[in-house]
Amino acid sequence: MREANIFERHMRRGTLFKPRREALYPDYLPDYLPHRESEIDKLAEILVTALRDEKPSNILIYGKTGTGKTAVVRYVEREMKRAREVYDSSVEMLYLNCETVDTPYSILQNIGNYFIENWNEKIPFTGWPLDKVFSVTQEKIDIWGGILIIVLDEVDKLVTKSGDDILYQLLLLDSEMKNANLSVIGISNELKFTDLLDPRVRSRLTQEKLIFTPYNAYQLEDILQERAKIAVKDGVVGEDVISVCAAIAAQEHGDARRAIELLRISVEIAEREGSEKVEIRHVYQAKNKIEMDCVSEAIKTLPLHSKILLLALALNEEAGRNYLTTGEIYEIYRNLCKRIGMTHLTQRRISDLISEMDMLGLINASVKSFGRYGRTKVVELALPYIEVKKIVLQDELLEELGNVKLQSQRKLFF
DNA sequence: TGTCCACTGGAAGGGAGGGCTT
DNA sequence: AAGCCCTCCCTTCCAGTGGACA
Repeated sequence: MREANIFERHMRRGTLFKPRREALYPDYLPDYLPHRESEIDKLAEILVTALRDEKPSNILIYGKTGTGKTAVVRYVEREMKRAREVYDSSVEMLYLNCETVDTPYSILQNIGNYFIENWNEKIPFTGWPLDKVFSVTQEKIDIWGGILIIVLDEVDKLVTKSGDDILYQLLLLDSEMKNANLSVIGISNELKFTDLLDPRVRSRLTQEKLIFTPYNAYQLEDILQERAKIAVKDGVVGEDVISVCAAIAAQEHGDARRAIELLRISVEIAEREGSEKVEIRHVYQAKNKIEMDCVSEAIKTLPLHSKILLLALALNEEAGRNYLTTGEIYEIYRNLCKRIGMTHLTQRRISDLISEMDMLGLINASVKSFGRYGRTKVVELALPYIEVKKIVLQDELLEELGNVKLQSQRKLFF
């Protein structure tokens, strides 16, 4: 029987999610954050001075990915906005993610524009001298005259990219204002990034430090229970499934984001299969899917020359050999470049690309000496060659290499 | 013990591209 | 618009190296 439309069969299958499936997405902010009560309290203790219209200390928050840093800060931000109505204080919290807002100009521009309502007066994306953006921003905050708390998420990325200039400017902005005050909350994955800061900036930025430790498996279970209750229909996810998700994420340094993602994808796989319940095998399928997606994304975003190197290694394994030396890879690589009419890079550069891919975990490279026959890197793929070849050949420019085989160590066969 | 291979990996610098500044 | 500056990607040059072999 012909279906009414292409969606009908899938609609009939129904869903395992409740309408609020967003509770299993990374940017969801729940009403309750299990096992972060003390961190929330500590932050509230520091920031409460803002509700009394006094400037709170600057804070630096450390912790690995998925330890709830951003969630806690956003949670406190939401509570702060509620509380300021009660106590009638003029405090603003402005959240900026330094992954996207990553230059001194864009940070000052974002802050300034937050206080400029008229569209004609807004500071443009580019074009103004930095000191003009600085003075306009300063003027606007000062006219407003309250306590401004700037949250710089992933501040380590900002510092490694543009140095500590902007942090210095923010501290300067605070000291040059007459009516308003400005505090900074920096959030960082990297404990060591303060080494890059000027000592004066470091001491002022880290007046208060908060360290978020990774969640253990039991804590992750509680978090997953909480989210599953909101997002998934009752009885779909059993305790065993939650335990496995938590255990897997706990092994990978207690990343709650990963645990939640794992649960969501497990439910999606079960749903697509038409299953009424999530089973443990769905979790392992989800784990494989996430890992493969991750690797495939890493390979797809590689520069073209690195992809050709991976192809050289894949062809080598396909021909039954398991490793290559730098010189051998370089020969195959040059032949592949010639084949697609591309100019090849120097061996020195290739040596660096090999080291980069080694760091990414896509290949294993180690320096080995063959005595009289020289000293070189020995390289092999860290992943199944069939997968690597498939992903690499998805690149439009490399498609035509699909039928290439390796004849001998260095000769290609078409 | 010295030689020598096949690189490794540091240093310096070129040039393209993009953003800031005037 | 033009100049300046920075970053990224890459090349060129070269001293240094572990260990088999004579």
